[in-house]
This record gives sequence, structure tokens and C-alpha cells, in this order.
Amino acid sequence: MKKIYEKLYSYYGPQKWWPIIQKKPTKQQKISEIIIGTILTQNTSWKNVEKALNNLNKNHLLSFKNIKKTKTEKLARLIKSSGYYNQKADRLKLIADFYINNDLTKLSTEQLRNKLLTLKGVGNETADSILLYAFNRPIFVIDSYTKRIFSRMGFCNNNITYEELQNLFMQNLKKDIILFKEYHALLVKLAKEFCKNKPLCKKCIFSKSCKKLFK
DNA sequence: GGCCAGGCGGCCC
DNA sequence: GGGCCGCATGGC
Repeated sequence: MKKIYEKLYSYYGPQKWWPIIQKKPTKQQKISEIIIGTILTQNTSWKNVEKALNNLNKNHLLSFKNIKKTKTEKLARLIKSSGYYNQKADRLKLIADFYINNDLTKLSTEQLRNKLLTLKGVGNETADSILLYAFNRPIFVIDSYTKRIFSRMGFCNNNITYEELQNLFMQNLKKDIILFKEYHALLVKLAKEFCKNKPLCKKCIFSKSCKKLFK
């Protein structure tokens, strides 16, 4: 596990994920931008999400207080480029209310995770992304890329559950927040560049060690 | 033009 | 517990 990380890191370097839209954000602004980003990026390419985030930022809407005051229809219009915009607009409203009405900072990671999962629009990956990137809790984020890469490498089956794959990482790595953040981001990078749906194994940096070699 | 993107909820069985 | 569907834009 650690060796794969080190190889990725030495090849790609740090990924600088989140937050990226606002200049010199306060702590609150960082948290809201990250949480909003996790919702918008669900099954959507990051470029489309960036446009939506910039639109929100121009309208001072990377803020849960302001989202709460804004009509769903207006939000939907502004985030149109991120796809599923009606659903996502609804869910931004829900999470804004949730954030404003709850003091989340005192909860344990477990408690916070369970609370997040009660929200419509927040599943395993989104909850863990929020925990790790917005609240700096040591939890490893699994996504479809992670599963694809590690099943191809031979570490797991393709039908492994979210929890099982997450445990595999958590049990074999130090609980290091910086490491968890970078590792997930680096896996996304690898999946986009080499370990695609139609993989580019010959060029891939893991072509020698990976079990599944596609032509 | 088809496929895919940093998923999720609501169904159904 | 799994399998399928709707949600939707934009880039390649």
C-alpha cells in the first residue's frame, strides 16, 4: 500500500486538492467550498464542477448562510454545468440547513460520519470526502477509481464492498491525514491518465507490477 | 455520436 | 444484500 503511494507521489508530486476557487478563504469558507464541491462532483467531471463553483463564488454562494437564503431554482441555474442540477441544488439546500443547525466540530469521526449519511445526497464516498478534506479527519476515501485500480492490480475483487476496501487501506496505512488526502488524489490522477476504462497499460507507471495487463 | 465523469436514492426482488 | 434506473451537462 505504502509503496504504491510512494511511486505515485514521486511520479506526480502533491496534487493540491481543495479548496481552489476562493482566494485566501477563511476556515468556514474552506469548509463550505469543499462540501459544496463534494456534492457537485458526484459522477461528474471536475471541469464541469469548476464552472459551477465559479458561478456560485461570483454570487457569494460558496456560503451556507447565503445558500439558505437563495431559491433552489437560482442555485440550479448557477450549477447547471455540473449536471443533475435540480437534484444537486436541492441537496445543497439540505446540507446548508444541516450545517447551520448542527455543531459538527465536537462530534467524533464516527458520529459525524453517521450524521452525514442521514442526509439525502450524501453516501459513503461523499461523507468520507467531507470528513477527510473539509474536517481533516483521518479516513480513507474510496471511489470507483480506487476500486478499479486495486482490483486490476490484484489486491481485491471487483465486487469488494466500500467498507471492505476502505478497511484494507486503513489497516495497512498510518492514520496520516496528509497521506490519505494525497493518496486518494493521486489515485484519481492515475485513473485519469493510465488506468482508464480502457487502460493504457503499456505506458502506465505500474505496468511491471500490475497483475492485469491489457493490450 | 457514443462514452464517460472524483455517486446517490429509489425501486425491485 | 445486489441489480437496475433516473438524474444531465460538457469534453473527447
